[in-house]
Amino acid sequence: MRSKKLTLDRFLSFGEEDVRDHVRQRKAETLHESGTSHGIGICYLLSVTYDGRKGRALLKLYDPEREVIYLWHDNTGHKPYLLTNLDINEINRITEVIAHEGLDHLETVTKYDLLHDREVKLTKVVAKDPLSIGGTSNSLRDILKRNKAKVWEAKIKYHNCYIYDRQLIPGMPYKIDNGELKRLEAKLSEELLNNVMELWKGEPKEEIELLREWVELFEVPVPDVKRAAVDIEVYSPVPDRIPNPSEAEEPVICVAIADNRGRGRILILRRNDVRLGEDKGMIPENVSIEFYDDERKLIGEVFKAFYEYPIILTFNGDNFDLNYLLHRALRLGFTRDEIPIVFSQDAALLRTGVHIDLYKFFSNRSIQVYAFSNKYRETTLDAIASALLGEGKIQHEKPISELSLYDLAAYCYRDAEITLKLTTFNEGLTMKLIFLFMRISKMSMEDLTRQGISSWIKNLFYFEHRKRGFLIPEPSDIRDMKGVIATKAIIKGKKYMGAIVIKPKPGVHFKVVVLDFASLYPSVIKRWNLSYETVRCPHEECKGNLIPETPHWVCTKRKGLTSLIVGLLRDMRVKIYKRKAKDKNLDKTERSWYDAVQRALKVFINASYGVFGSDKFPLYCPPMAESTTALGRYAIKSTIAEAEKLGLDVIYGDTDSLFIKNPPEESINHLIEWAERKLGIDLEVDKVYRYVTLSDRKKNYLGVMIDGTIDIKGLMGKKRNTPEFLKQVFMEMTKVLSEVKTPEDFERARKEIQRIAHDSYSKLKNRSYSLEDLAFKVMISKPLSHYTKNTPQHVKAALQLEKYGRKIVPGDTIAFVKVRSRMGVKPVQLARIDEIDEEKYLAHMETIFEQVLSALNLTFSDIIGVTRMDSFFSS
DNA sequence: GCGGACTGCTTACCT
DNA sequence: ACAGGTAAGCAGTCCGCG
Repeated sequence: MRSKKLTLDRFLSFGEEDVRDHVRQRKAETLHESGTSHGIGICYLLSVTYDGRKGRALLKLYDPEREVIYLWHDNTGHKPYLLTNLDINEINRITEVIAHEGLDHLETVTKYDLLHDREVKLTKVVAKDPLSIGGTSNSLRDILKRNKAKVWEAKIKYHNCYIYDRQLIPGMPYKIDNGELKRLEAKLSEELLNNVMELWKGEPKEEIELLREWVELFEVPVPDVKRAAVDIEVYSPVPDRIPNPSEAEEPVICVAIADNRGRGRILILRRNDVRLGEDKGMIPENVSIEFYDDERKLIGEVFKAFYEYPIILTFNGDNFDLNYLLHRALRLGFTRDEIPIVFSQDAALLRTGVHIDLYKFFSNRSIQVYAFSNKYRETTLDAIASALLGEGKIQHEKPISELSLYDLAAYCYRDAEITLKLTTFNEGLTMKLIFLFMRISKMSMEDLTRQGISSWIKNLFYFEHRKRGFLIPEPSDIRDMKGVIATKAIIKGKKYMGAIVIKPKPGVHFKVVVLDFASLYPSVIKRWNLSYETVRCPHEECKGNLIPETPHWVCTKRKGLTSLIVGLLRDMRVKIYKRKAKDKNLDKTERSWYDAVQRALKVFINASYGVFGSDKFPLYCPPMAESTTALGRYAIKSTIAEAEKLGLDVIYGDTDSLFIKNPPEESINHLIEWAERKLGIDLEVDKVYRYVTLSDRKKNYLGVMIDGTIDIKGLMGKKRNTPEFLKQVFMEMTKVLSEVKTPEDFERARKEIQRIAHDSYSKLKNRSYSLEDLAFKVMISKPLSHYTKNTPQHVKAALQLEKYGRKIVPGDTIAFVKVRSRMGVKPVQLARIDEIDEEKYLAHMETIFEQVLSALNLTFSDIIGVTRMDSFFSS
């Protein structure tokens, strides 16, 4: 087969490259071109994996000039290992270890134990392969544990261990010099360095040193990696049934490939009984359409394309597309070596390139919330693309298997196209973010795009431990010393107390200034030196340095590692990159890059406190998390006290914010200065409202900014499960409110709102809304059988759907309407318009209006002129 | 046997 | 597979009531 020729050997011809010039990329002049010009030019490190056949670490490097991936095997003799407290003599007495086939050798090493603040001598047990360390029942890790030894760093994946030990930074440029892998040092401009040093004047030396290293990660540009998105369609004899990838019984009938170099291909399998279709309709003109009679040939051609692209993008390719192609190929008689896909755990990986499953990346909560500001609410391709690109999937009436070939092609291509666009829109924001996350977390592209923020932060901290020779503690080491929790959570089932929310003063408040602490928790972690080793440190003399409202103390002798790193990330974002992202002296491309940088930092900063309160996090440290929130409460409480001393009217506040009504400017400045002086944290003006309407409900308000922008928090009209017609009504109402400038304007607004409410009310009465408009859309969060305590309405609806053969899985959204029957609800698919329970809808309408109106001193019945009871009797 | 008060479950939001 | 705090609606239970 042709594809066989294209496999590994082509990519292994590394180091025998001709002498060539180094690449000059966009902005690549910042890269220092040192050393000889032997070997290849600038290459970006995309990934580190372990090659089991060769028993060595394997790196994937991207050459931006030739647009290919190079594979490079470790040639330093690095091996997997673990650390143990037994000395070499003691280990020599354990025959199981000595006789272990995988044992390479033993050596004594010195590490720094942060928890006890002392040096320790440990034995490094070096193995020939990662499996001998851990993962089998007879691993060195388990044998040592059975012999009462303590072991450390034995659960770290080997490829990550390799990254830490060699201090590799995925996403950064490297070169191969005489067969050796070398970092390409970036030369930062004098001007930049001077600016940065000026900003960090007076900060500790170790922070400045770290800063120099980190700035580089955010100045070196990222390449526009050549990549293609792939989508496949599979025949299904039963409409709506998703074919099972591990069986791969049915043929692949269409594959679309869309790349970022302007090429598009659609590979279609001809089927006797399926017509071609009238015209090419929605297929873009420059896309080539290729017909195949033989499925095997089609798949072979797809595999060939896989080798042409350094990065393959899919949406759910791990679970479906690539998984299906792999198993289908095996079924059609391909050998494993002829297939470029290898399956490991939950991921479909490529032998030579990198496969990014964008479904996993965009499902990452931190990405969804912090990087894309919650713009998409559901993690389907259609929902994400519609929200971010303004363009969704092609809707089709008939099942996939019944579409004409052209219709199928168009549908399939669109999916590939929007999948690609998810990485190219907004000047390639997504790829920039992925590279930045790799550089910050030190993770491979494959791992990074598949794992969550907790894993990213774990990796980042492990890397920094190794850099400094610090022993990476076992979770139990931390828990044994610091499992103490002193506060009680307000919410049942939570571990410790969190933030406070100030009771809102109901009413309409004009000219409201909102002050907030710029990333409060990270600031607290920096300012009070919080870290897993510094909170409840082992020194007697630190025990007087108490955290308010807790019995915990903080170290006064040592700078905490997490305090240092979290503080630095926060400061870099606030002092450098948020400013650069808005700097008018920079051009658009540069600003967009710095915006990506500040967003990437935001993702890490926002999660940096939470992970320490999560027992799944390997550096879990409850007193550290508890101290963070305690100090957060202390900060906001003391600031409110000071504000009131200044005679300011604090009308609301939540966690890190204060809403102040009509304050004199000098008082605000005074307060900001006070926070800096007394607390050592930045308080800033976040926003100014023309007016805010508050009810007695916390986390619920509507504000109108000076420029008329509406800011709505928590109100029902905004919630995604609210029926569409109520959202519409709510939007109309808020639009009216946004036009209010003075208290007098409210009179007009009240009339407008009255009209809106009336309209909607009569439309409801006349059944002019469609079932779709009336549907509540609620997510199913777990398998239906797990709802054992009670049966919520959306589950009732889902159960009815199941009776009709629909499979319901976690993550599905159920659309249901409220009806006048025993069950009370029906899925939209099964309901009729005449059976809806309008009383229930009226009650919902009332809530929506009431939430906004109560602040205006109005009630729903004032507006509608009729109460719910009236309507009950008259209908 | 019924209704209101209550608790608990679930979802979606806020910081 | 980052945290805790809040709102809302409903399900289910308890308790009193001639």
